[in-house]
Amino acid sequence: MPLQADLVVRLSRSALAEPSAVVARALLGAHVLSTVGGAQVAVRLTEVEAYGGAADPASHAYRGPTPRNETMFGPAGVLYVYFTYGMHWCANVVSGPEGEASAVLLRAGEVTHGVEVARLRRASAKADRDLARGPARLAAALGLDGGALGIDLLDERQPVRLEGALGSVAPVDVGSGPRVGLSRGGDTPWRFWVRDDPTVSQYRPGGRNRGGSPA
DNA sequence: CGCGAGATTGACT
DNA sequence: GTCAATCTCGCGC
Repeated sequence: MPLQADLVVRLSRSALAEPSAVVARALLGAHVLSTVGGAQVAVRLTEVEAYGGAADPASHAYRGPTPRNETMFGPAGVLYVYFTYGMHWCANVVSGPEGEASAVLLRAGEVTHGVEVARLRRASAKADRDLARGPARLAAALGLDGGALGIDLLDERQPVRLEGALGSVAPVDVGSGPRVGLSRGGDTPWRFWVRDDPTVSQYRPGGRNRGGSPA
């Protein structure tokens, strides 16, 4: 049964196997629960981005499978974690049919459980709303790193899980716009967020100059 | 408060 | 060698 924008759907592998833009939107309001490191931290997703496979120049899977991105080519509902900028981890939920390599980047959320632990992991955060506001911050708050790569988020026995329903945020409350931080492919409105939610990361127009280029 | 640049490692060309 | 789905700090207004 296809996901519909105005219908709440049970979280299932087949539902997550739909196109990443559909899944991304539907994931808003769902929870990511982590017991990594023994402590329990939960985040309610408030901002996500969809990434396609071979047809999306902004996707890690654009140039085909590599050791780094092979998880994206697997079944939906699996965690794809990658390391970037020499210091940050970012977390994605693999979506789409197996072999298509689409995924949903978890950009921001509200910490609903384990705030104390999240504060320890994100000591630089001044306010609680900043604990998981931004993809690397969200991963840090949940304690996610390379060790979480490949975890099946639908397996109750795993230390990281997806819970809640798909499509739980009403369409009226969902905003959309261009993706963030990309040099290419930033034109597609594949970023989705919960309107008026304080934990949504601040939008910065793409194409920031990178330092070092002489005038 | 807003903008600009550095940090720091690994993956890919 | 270059660039990366980012974050934070510091400076200038």
